[in-house]
Amino acid sequence: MAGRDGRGLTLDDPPNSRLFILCPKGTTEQEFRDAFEKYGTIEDVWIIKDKRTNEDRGIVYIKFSKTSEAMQAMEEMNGRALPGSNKGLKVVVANSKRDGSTRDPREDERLVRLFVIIPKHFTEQKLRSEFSEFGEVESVTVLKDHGTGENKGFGYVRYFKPLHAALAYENCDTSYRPKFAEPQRSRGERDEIEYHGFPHHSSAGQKRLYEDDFRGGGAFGADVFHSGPSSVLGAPRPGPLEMLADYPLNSNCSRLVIQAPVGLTQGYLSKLFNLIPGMEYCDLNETTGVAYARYSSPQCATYARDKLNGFEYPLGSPLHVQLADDSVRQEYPMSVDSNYSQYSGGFGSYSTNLGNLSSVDPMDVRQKAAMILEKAGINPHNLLSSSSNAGSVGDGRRERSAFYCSIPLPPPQPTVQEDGTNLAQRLFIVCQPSGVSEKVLRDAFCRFGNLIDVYLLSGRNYGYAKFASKTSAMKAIETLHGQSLAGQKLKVLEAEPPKSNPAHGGFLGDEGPSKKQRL
DNA sequence: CGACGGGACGC
DNA sequence: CGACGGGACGC
Repeated sequence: MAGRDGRGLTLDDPPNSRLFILCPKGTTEQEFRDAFEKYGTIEDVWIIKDKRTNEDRGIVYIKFSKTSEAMQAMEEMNGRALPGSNKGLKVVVANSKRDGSTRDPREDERLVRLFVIIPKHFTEQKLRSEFSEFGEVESVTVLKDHGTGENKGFGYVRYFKPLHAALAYENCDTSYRPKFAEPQRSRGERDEIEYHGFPHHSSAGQKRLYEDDFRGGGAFGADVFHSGPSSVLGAPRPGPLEMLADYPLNSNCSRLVIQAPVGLTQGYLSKLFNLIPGMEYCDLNETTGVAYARYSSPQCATYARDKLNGFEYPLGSPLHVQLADDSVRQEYPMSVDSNYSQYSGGFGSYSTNLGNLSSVDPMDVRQKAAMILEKAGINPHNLLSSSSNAGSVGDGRRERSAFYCSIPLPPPQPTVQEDGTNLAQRLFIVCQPSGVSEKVLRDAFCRFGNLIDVYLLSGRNYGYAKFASKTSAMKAIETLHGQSLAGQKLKVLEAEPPKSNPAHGGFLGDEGPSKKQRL
């Protein structure tokens, strides 16, 4: 495997496995081997000499078979002298041959940060805990859609030490497809999302949760938009208009039309939309579920739409939020909104802790929205128009029932991580007529146990579920086939083997033909 | 102190 | 009918 490409392209395979070492002239290959072999398998020692004079230039390349071996050697030998010498070595990762001798100031960046593919339901907290087994994680980032806050399916993990990144690279589950991340291009590099541990979810209480809107911790007090100009930093705090002034805009509409699940009340809907700065009113017809909201600027309104459109509470009951057509004029006197003012007093401190847009986690609004509704004790059963299932799970006191499904389902079970060998059965899923959110799918399919992943192809009404247990998969078929989820008719069949089988052509990955490819 | 060689399966 | 996803960081 190692020597497949004779012409110099194997030098950096695996990545960062070759060291560039400045050393005293005259050091012999054996001396290098003696000093470095304890870190792993040395594939090559190459002492550089001047082509013409054959003079030793005090440079040696040492190629290890594994990244982690090279990292450990670098860590321990950099600055150390070889026996019989008093001169410390300089040991760094060698550049690739074509990059030559250019010294990159962000060199370390390449050694500690991994780019990984992750399940769509992963949180930063989950990603961090998954990768902590290889060493102390400095920070993690999960990329999210700017509009919806949906996890885009990949992220970054940054370690403090190159060795730990290498161990993760080599040993993490293959489904992460780890790569050493390219350094971020421009200087704005500290943008990485610091996730400051997991502490205050359990005990610190609701208030604390809401106050911690900011990545940097709750440095800003609550009520940014309601409490006027002074901040903890003493600088005047911009109002919502200034803060959202740069939000992408292609409309001058400040008003939203909302279709809410029937059963959601005026008060809670107001609280949801008051999470976005600049809300002036939010007025719901509780009979039809249609609401209108107005914001102080088109930017605010657009931002609110992007954050809350598609928000599902309960699962399978998304809010539909659009910019209202302002050519149709309507009167919404502020005074009508007496319900809102009543609630906004109580919840004002939770709202709108947006500092500047670039530091806001797009997920925050939705997380807080979910918390508001859950904390409010809104019972999903009461929100369902087709509630054939309501109350039928008599034991469902603590367990979340699958209220969105046409029949009762067993309680949710944890999903499992795919490891390249545990895929036991794939299912083919069709949702008619249109489709259903992945959240709903996951909530339904996980209930049979051993679910690895479930998804619909983008823009399609069909997709796949992967199980690590055939029994679990068969139970899913038996139970769900012919039922409906959130009003969508479901077909669930055993999947045919994938059509595109990369059994020929390019290089196969490091795992070779696997069970996965046969399923 | 700072950047790139040598070898050459055997079906 | 309905058959195989997605991959680079708010400049």
